[in-house]
Amino acid sequence: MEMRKPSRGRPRSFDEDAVLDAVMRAFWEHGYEGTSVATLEAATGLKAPSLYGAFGSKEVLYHAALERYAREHGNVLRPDGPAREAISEFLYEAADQFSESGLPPGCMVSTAALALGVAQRGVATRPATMRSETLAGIEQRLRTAITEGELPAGTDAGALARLFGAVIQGMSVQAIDGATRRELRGLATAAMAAWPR
Amino acid sequence: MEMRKPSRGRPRSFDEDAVLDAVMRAFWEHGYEGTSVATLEAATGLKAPSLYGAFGSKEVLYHAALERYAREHGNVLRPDGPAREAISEFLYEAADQFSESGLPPGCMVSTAALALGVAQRGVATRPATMRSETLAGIEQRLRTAITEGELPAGTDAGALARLFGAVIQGMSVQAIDGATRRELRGLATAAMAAWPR
DNA sequence: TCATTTCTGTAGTGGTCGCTAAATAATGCC
DNA sequence: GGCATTATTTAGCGACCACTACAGAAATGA
Repeated sequence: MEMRKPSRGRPRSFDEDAVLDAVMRAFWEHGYEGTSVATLEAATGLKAPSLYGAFGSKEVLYHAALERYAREHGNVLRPDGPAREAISEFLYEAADQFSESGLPPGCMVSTAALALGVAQRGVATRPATMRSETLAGIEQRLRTAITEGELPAGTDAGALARLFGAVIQGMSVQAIDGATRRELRGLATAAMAAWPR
Repeated sequence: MEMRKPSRGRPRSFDEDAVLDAVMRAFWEHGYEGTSVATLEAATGLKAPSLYGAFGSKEVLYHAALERYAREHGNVLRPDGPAREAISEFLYEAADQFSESGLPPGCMVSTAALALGVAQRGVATRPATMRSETLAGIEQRLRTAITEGELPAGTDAGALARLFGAVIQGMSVQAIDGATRRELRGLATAAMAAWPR
């Protein structure tokens, strides 16, 4: 990681981690284009030059916020135990996380940067890559379950992974639209009925 | 609808329908905030005063584009026959529509206006309402299927409707991320396995 | 022909966008 | 204390935002 060298010069007047948390929430709630630097100033209490001095640009700030989101609020597929339980747990955790009070609804990655102006096209690639990595992770987990006999040999792991990924993405949309935790959990329950038997 | 009164005055130099189609595609691909009036000028070949004279503002133009999308590219649940076939057909049609070449990927409604700046908050309500109407339509169709005995009496129609809605929304996300028609159809197939038995 | 009506193009409006130069403030090193 | 270094504040940069006043152009009605 980065070294924290400077004991020389004027010290930072803010906690970089707390600032990044506020930035993350702003981007999470209003997206990349919907969050202006003025918004970030209001959310952090800092002025633009401090933000730029500490991070560099709105775009790297967004990427830093994305990484922080993945680290602090990201959901991971439990690698051990039956795949069915891992997926089920994954969906229920998503239902809970997407409806956590005190945080923006939905998922910062699942429904991020789906429509941007041409000038900001590049911003969308990182969230899109994260989504495809999630799909790939689910698919791999299902493939292992097939070779271990937990799933039938003919199971279409790719399609099933896309299904559970779509469920997560749809839960994010519906959470933003105001779905309750109870409703999202019910959705997760209904989705698990698609598990091959 | 609107009357076409004026035979007086200079006539329009453009086909309003063709212009609205171009506007719809621009908003569909780049979203509300990602589409500037300059973008719309380029997409339509018109100058701003013509657009404003014919429609009024960027926001009503967006709403007009949404209505056109629903009318021209919208997907409806077939009201007759078995509910299972209606839902299945609905999903496969979505898979095809979201991956139609020559049109922007994904659905203009399913993943629209999920993150906007505070000043544009109001723009999101119409797409959100359209999504909730779709969910309500699916749920009603499932309730009917329950009373007619096609589905078990204990079926949670609301949760199942949210599931199929989430599948549509997730297919839109994945189409935007580059999923092929074949992959989206496989997703639809996997989703139908959640149909209660 | 001429007045009226409506549309189009030019050329802007004030406001906000992301970003930064320059001055000032706060620290460590000598 | 003096100097180098780094951070913050003030003020403002050019570019773009959605939108529009105004003048000219193109139609109809008299």
